[in-house]
Amino acid sequence: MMQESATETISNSSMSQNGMSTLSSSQLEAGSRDGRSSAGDTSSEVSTVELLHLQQQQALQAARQLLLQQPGSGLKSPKSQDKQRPLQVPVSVAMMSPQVITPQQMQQILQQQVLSPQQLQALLQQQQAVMLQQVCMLANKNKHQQQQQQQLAAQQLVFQQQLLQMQQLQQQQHLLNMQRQGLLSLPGPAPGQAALPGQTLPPPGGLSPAELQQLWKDVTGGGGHAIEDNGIKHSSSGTGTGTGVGGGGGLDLSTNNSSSTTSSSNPAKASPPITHHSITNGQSPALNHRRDSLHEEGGGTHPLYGHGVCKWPGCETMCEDFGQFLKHLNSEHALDDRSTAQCRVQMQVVQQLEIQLSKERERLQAMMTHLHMRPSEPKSSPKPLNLVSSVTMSKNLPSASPPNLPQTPTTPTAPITPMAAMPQVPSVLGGANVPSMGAMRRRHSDKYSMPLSSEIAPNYEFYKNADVRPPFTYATLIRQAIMDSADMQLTLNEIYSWFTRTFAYFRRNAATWKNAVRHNLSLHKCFVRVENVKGAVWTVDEMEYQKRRSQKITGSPSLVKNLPSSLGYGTALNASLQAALAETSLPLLGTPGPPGLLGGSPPGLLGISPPGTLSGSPPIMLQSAHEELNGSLDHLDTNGHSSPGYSPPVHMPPVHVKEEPLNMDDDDCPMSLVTTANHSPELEDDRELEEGNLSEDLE
DNA sequence: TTAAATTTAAACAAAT
DNA sequence: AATTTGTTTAAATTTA
Repeated sequence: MMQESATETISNSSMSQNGMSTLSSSQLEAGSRDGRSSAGDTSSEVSTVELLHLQQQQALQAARQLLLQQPGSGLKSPKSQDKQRPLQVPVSVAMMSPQVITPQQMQQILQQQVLSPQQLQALLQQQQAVMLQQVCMLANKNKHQQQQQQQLAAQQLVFQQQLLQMQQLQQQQHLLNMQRQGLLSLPGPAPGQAALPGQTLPPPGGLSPAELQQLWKDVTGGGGHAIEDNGIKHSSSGTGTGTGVGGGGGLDLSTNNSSSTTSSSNPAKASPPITHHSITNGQSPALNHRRDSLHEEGGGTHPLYGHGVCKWPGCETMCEDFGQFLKHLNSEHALDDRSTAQCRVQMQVVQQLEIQLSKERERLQAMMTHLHMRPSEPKSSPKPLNLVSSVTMSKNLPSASPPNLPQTPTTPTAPITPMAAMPQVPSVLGGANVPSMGAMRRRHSDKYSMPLSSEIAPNYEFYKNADVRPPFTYATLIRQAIMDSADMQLTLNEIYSWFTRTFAYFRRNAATWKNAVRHNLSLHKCFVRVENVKGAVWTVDEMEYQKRRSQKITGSPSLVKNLPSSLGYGTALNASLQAALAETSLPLLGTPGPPGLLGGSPPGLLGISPPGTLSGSPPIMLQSAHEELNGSLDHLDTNGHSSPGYSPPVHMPPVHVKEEPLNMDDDDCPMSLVTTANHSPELEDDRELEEGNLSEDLE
């Protein structure tokens, strides 16, 4: 246990930097491995998916790179890190395993962003600085700045296009998801189809999908690596001009630059394949190859140059050759206010995409796990997950773990499916895993997400099968367990059962977590023991529970506000973006922050939601709204008689949820295997007592 | 840096 | 007598 914590330890202050470095070094392995595992399976059909992935990753990487670039000085990573890995390889590694952006990383990034707007700003500024540096370098090479011809208006337009692209991306993702679901599950008029219109859906801008994609590429390309670029190049429908960037004089600037800040990066770059090869368990060669080749090609390219066109956002100037491009770059995109502003915007775009991606990934992950692992096949399902987890978890549970563990690499269920997405699965796992080690609560846990259930719900299947520690505190989980029960009360043993049934993670080290459960039950006032004929059951004193929570939350009133406000999000975002355009300052940041907080799961401020879909209310919003509803409903449900007028204190936290028929399902189904002890026939009706208590409490 | 939360571990007592 | 349940205390970590 200690160990884990150590690895995680990140000084708060330097979080942004350390966090990143940490991630890259420690988790890349797992991540890359994961990524590969599934990637290989990709079938022809998935190719499109891959494409998308690549693109996304491009964006992500760009973001990541930027993040990594921060104060090189900040690189000092936690002790544990140092020991475990040589580190310093962040950038290169990152490049090497484009596929895999560990969800964890994402989360961290998100967290950072979410955490403090200030940090964010600082970050942005830093990034900006870096980008500017790049610009400067180029400029210096040739001449001095020249006149700025382009107008902001144009830039804005471009940016908007980018936005649209983002939306497009989202739509596509959705589409894919839907398709998958459709394929796997049932045809019929799935709800998703409504959203499908994405295809036909002509973005407001009226750009063709192809165009959008191109634009998108451009956007991402701007911040991305050469590597990625190539990847896209490759996959991209090669719009006309030969991709032939002919390896001009190695302008690795892109990579170099980015890494420039981190001095160590260069060396790392030299030995790319090796590392990641070794890392990967040889899952999908395809991707690897691709990557490798990309690396090689990287020589003469520039992230901002592709298809004979300058990819600077908003600039599509044709450049015959690389030299020309460089000239153009120096002259048109010299260091000036405009470029700076564009950089900022780009950064924001990337960030948002990043967040969105993480969100989508998570969702996909959940979907996949649901669809594939579902079959309640006792073993098959858990394995894959385990592996991943084992990698990280092992640290965690040194003692007891041995049994189930691992063994893993081999079959990682990779078999699971041909999904191109697979990489995500692991990644997600990694995400959940790694971060949570020592103290599970960490990230959002209950603090931000009121309705835990809603948090779990989406990943329900995931946690059920993945040996990943849920990011919730014991108290939260216990409460959830009790809330899920029909009578709002459970015996200790039933609680245990719920844990094992609901989380694969708790199928191990029983002694440890059971002790913790008991400890929590006794410790927290919110858990009330009610004597029963047969024994005793535990109930939740919602008041107490909320009290605690509210205390924390009240600390930052914003949280409370956020929920409601979130409704206006969809538009808000656009507005903010526009503002950004206008101001190019940091308005956007404002928006991202809150949302993250809001939903615990960084639902993503990317509420950009597919225009096509609903009333434009982003899924996220829906979610939050949904949650709220659930909460309120719950309230009612729980107390049949409930209190109409009773308005619980202030934020009447959406009490909780019962919403999950899912849970019910679980009970019925599969997990029985694991459960075993589940059905304790306690038919007693002592609930009356309970209800009495509850009602009182609730008031 | 401090304080509050959480997680783990462990000792013990009471109830089964 | 062996477990299971509950309570407590304490230490280590994380987060604010």
